[in-house]
Amino acid sequence: MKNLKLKSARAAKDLSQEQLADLCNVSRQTISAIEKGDYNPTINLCIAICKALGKTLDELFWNEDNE
Amino acid sequence: MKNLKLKSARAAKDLSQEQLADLCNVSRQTISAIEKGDYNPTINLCIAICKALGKTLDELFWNEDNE
DNA sequence: TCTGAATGTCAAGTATATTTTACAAATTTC
DNA sequence: GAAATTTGTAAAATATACTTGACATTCAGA
Repeated sequence: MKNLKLKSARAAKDLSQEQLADLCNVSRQTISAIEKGDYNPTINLCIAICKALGKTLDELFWNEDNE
Repeated sequence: MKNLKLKSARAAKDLSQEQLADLCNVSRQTISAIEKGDYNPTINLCIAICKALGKTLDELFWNEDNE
């Protein structure tokens, strides 16, 4: 399932996948895969992404479906 | 760094590490390691733990230090 | 005390997250 | 419309999350 919250939060900051990847110290492909979905990143990477985008875990990685 | 939020949330539900592990379909050692800290679980496991304990990601895995 | 349940921890193996390299398609910019 | 940037994707290699099995320690209850 695509992570559209992440994709739009990145767009709101006007960052390319590669720029976000650099901020998080991961490869561009990793960011691409996370946005694409069907991927299972580590919590530390999720936190790094949140910090780079000024969001929290719940805002980017929590689905109402989960509750 | 120890995850005391997780440890106390589990205690509040009166679950052993092994019981929580079963609910999340992981081994007891994995839960133990996460509570102990210096561990980097995947987001899917974090979500499974949150669901089992009735908490959200921010409540169990977000540190104010991160913000 | 003794027993059993819960936890900490370690070593070796397996599964999978992430990287690297690479190419094509789509999008933007001039 | 060509050039540069961004994105999707794939295969092979590497790093690391997670499992299994095992043993020691702690602590509550009989």
